[in-house]
Amino acid sequence: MKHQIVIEIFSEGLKKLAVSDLSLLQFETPNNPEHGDLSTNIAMKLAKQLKKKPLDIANELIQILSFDSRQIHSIKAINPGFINIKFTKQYFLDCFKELAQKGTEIGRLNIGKNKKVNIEFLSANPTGLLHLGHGRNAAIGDTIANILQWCGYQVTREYYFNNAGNQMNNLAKSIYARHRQLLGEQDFPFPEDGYFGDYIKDIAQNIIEKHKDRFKENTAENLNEIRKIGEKYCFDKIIATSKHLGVHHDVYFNEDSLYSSGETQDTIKALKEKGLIYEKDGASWLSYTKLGMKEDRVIIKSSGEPTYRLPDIAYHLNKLKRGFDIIIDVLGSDHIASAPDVIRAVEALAYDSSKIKILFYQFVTLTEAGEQVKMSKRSGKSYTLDELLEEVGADVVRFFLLMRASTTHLEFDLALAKEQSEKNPVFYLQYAHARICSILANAQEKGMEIDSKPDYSNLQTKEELALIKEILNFEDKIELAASKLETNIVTEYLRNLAALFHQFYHNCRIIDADAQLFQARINLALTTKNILFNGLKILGISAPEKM
RNA sequence: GCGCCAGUAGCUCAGUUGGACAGAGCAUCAGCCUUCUAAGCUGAGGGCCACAGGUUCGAAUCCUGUCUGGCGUACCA
Repeated sequence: MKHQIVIEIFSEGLKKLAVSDLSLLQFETPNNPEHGDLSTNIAMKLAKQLKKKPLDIANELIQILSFDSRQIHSIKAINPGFINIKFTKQYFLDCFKELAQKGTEIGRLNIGKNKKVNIEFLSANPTGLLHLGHGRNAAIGDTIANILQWCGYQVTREYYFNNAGNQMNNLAKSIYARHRQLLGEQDFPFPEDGYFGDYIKDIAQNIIEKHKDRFKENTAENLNEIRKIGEKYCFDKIIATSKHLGVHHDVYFNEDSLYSSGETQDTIKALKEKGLIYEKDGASWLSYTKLGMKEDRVIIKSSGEPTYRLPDIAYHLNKLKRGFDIIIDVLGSDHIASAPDVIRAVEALAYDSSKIKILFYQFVTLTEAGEQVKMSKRSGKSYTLDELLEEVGADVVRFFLLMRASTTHLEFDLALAKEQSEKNPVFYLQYAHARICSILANAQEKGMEIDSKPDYSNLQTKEELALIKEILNFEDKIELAASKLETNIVTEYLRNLAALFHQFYHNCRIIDADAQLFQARINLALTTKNILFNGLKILGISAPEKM
């Protein structure tokens, strides 16, 4: 809650103290409830400037504040200079009443003001199947997109891929080798740095079933056909897995289009015009030292092929030219070092790099009963994302991937994920939702009508009030999640909300309360349900009505 | 070596951008179902916030150094 009235009261008071700079004025919710509902440290911050003791300033300030005692119960100054504000119960009830009226639209914001956001995530090349690391990328990207949409941004979800180059040739060679092996030459050599996963054998098997030995000859043409088949197989699987995880993209952007459109050429040209390109050892170098960085980097290899930097820079220019106000890249921590290469180059070409935000996430480790499970693509002994989704379900996978801050390593506990019981945190939220649905169904069955404008002053218990206060925080939490691009703010909030609901449920009867109280409580439950539903929807997790 | 991220209860993690006695889940122990879903609730124990300095009214949070783990340090992407 923004508590606008408090800001106004204090702004007035500070003016009377001849303090004009209001930027220091901040409020926070104390973690100790004895310190009230809201507190400010403004007196401490003004101490130096006014050359007075903080507590004296605080006392002076609260003397001249004027406020409505129907809304504010008390404003007190306390050692060493905090000012604590306590609202009346009526104030919270009024705020709640207003918020509850939003119904199923509760929590929706318009801070985005239709600004255009491009969020690029997943972006796995079609050389293999997705694993848990991709899952974290996809879950974060999709959920951040949901949050921003919910906040009124116009969001485009983009997938950037490369279906040319070394990696793809490697895929083709790997499939080719397996297919020769399957055709009877068991000792046909497998490329040393090839893809060892079982899916390569599946692709080879498919080829033989469909085409027999048509591609047996080791020709460039056949290898190209095999490459195409492999690419399609991988892409189909990737998209199917994404869908299973509840993830979709609006735009699939092929790196190759940057070459055919001439954008990579334009980029090189522009960099040359800025005097940032020079030749050395047969390669073209980008002079990052001129841009304040430590080392220059190759941008076109001596073979004539560009390094990843060129298309990456061109791609970001492309996104900027498409008119997005905010461009978000969701990247694994292994890209941290190379990201500035793109940013600096974009700046050098006089584009606004502040529009680009890079969301890095740390790696995922998969553990089972304390033991780490390998999931590398190369070893072949990997746990694919698909297998995981099959085994524990999309809701659990998504929740586990979203419940940690992106800056921390995520430990995915397979044993806990498999647990279909109260130990599993995702069920806790869903259970609260299902419980409320059940109460609503019972009330309906008994023919009880719900009055959407009840008298909330019937709500008296501490459980009711605690639940109401947390409900009032929903919009702030969504806004915070949107500004920090962190999904765990939402999961944490919903967990806490669910806990407060369960406590309310245990201490306050709803259906057998008397008529007035029933109306107030059923509306409180209904509003909680709306938030749980919207929150879970933002997370891309189902909100079951029965469990 | 250098850069980035992390180090908080036995385990997994929060910690409101510097606030007032450091929180939650799991695990452990003790309670609560003839009443709207017990996938729930109540209570207990468990901490030198890696370590050492510094900045200030005030530090888990900011600065410096040390230690530990992860990632990176390409004419791979």
